[in-house]
Amino acid sequence: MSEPRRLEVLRAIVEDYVHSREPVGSKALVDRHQLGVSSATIRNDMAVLEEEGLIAAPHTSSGRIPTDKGYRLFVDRISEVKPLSGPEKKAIQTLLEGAEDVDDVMDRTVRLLAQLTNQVAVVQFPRVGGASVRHIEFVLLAPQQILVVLIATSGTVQQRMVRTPSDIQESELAELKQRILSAVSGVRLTNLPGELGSALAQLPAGLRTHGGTIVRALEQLAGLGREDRILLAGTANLARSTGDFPLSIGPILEALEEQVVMLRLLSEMEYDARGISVRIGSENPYGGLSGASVVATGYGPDAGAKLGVLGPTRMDYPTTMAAVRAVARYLSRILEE
Amino acid sequence: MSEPRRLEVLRAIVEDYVHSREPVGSKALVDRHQLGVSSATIRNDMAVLEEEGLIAAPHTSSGRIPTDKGYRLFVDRISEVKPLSGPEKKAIQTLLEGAEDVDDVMDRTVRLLAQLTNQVAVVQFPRVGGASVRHIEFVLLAPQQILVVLIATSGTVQQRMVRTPSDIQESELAELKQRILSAVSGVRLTNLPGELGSALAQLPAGLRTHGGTIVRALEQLAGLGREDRILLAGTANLARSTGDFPLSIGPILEALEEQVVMLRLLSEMEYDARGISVRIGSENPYGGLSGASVVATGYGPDAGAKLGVLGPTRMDYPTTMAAVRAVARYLSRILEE
DNA sequence: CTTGGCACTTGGGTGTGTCGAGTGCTAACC
DNA sequence: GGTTAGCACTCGACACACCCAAGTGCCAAG
Repeated sequence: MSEPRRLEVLRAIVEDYVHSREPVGSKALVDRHQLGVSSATIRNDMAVLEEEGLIAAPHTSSGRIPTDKGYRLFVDRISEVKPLSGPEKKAIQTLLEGAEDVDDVMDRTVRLLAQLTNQVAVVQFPRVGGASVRHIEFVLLAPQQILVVLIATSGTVQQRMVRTPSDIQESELAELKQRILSAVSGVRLTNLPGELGSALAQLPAGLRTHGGTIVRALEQLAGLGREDRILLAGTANLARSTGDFPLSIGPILEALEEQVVMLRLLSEMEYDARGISVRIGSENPYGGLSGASVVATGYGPDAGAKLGVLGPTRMDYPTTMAAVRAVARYLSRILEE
Repeated sequence: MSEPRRLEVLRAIVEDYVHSREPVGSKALVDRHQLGVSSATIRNDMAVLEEEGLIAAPHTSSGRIPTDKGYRLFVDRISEVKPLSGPEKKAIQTLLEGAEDVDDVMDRTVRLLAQLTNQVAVVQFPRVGGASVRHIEFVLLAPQQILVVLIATSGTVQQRMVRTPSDIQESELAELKQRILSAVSGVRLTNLPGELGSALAQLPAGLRTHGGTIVRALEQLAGLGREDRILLAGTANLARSTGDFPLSIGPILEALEEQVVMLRLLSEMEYDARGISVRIGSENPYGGLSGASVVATGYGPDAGAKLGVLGPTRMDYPTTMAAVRAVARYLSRILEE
């Protein structure tokens, strides 16, 4: 009863089950795969696999299906990431290159990923991320109304309208801009609140009032910037695979709609050396997502931003992983330009 | 066989069916409603209603369910919009008043509407609408890179980064801003491209090159502003009512995801004098939405923007209509400030 | 360790019978 | 004419029995 063959059996079970969505038995296994042994031997192997908690039988006497643990082993040790086909690669490239601006790139990416994997695609979109301050601008719209604009090195822009308690002159505003800009230019957004605080303290008393109002707006913008956005596509793919989900798809839709949940999910995944991360079924922290798997990876500079797909536990991991990885790579490349 | 009573019967059928989701028979009807006649009479009425295409029997000998035409009659002539309960009104008000900015108001609105109706809420969000130019700003980020910002009177801000073919000086940029701003200040966004064109023609030759680049960016921003956005919430509510939808919910999710489809849907609805519009089942233009109903109304100035909910044909129209109307009113009021 | 054989389990499909809700119709009634 | 009671009829839903195929577990032999 060799260990390598047992793994081979597990692989065959996973592949067949993913393909047929039906419990797979020993007989069918020897028919479809050249294992070189008889069904009885397979049965012995399966018994061991079941003892190890890698597969399970839904009913006393039916075929076996992989458990979450089984999928985990499959993903970690057995499967090979399938390279995408040439045309697929080509399609990704041309589609993404046709984008007009960053927003458009993201939009196209998420749709592409959904279509490629036939699953729900999620792209975390860090509006400014760990970028730093490139420029700030104050625009006097009315005597007591200022538009505060914060531009990050990542190319994203945040703006906010503020009201001042009293009238403010163009000249005063220009001086404020001068002073604040020199204090925070190049500062990382995460450090911005601190730097703004000391900059405010060094302002002459006359500028303190309006300066405080503006500084507060800037702080909020920096905070907002860290509030990443989530793009979704392909939720309809969930409906197609009804039955794959033990419960209804309701809780999953709920989770998808809550950006906070998805952000936490993506950020909490453990990205290994290969950079691609898989959460299988009950491994997911949020209860509504047991029965679902998430395949994600980082993209962009430092792979700090995440993208991925969500689908049934019974998912074609190799293909999905390949698609996610490929899209992330092309996206990173596009964003570099 | 009086006409008023037949309508009463239809109303009773609709109400019972909406409440129980089961075909309703003559006996049950006389039990639950004080109609003052026997079940046999009701049967006669039902036969007429069926002949008129207002109700139908799923199987030869089962209770009746309303047809789309039946719902239509119900909505148009029978039902009364139920006023919301006091606490509900209060909840709407406090929730919406707590919002921080326009984006936040919209976000809260759509969630609120979804929760209130237990259905999918849709809010069309005109980013600038028919607003006009309040201010423009050009920020020199690098010798060949300019950030173009367009601020509309509606308070929304669009920005875009452009590259110039050659270096540009701060002074040149300031002059451009001066000239272009004076030409387009107060111009409606829809007329912006035209005004920009003549402004460009009047520029001195030296400014023409860079001016052209910037003007093109502004034109795009104005166009972008007209591209309305769609906010969604409560898609999980679709899953709860599986079985209400003849097919799967897949096509509906697809339609919801396609902003273009939803925009057309909302804009094409016929808003009558009451301002509230209902599309029932097969009345929906897009095939995937037969089996679903849409209740929508306008909000904001001129009721030009739309919001509404989407749910199963078997929906509590009076309550839903009341919720949609109430939310639209409160939202309009908030936006006026 | 592998294999063939065999007894055993069980879910799913099918056929039958019963039950109840509901209809349509007719004849009587107001 | 409209309304009612009564009655035969129709189905869908449910329960039950049954069988079949697929599959397992185990044992003894190779």
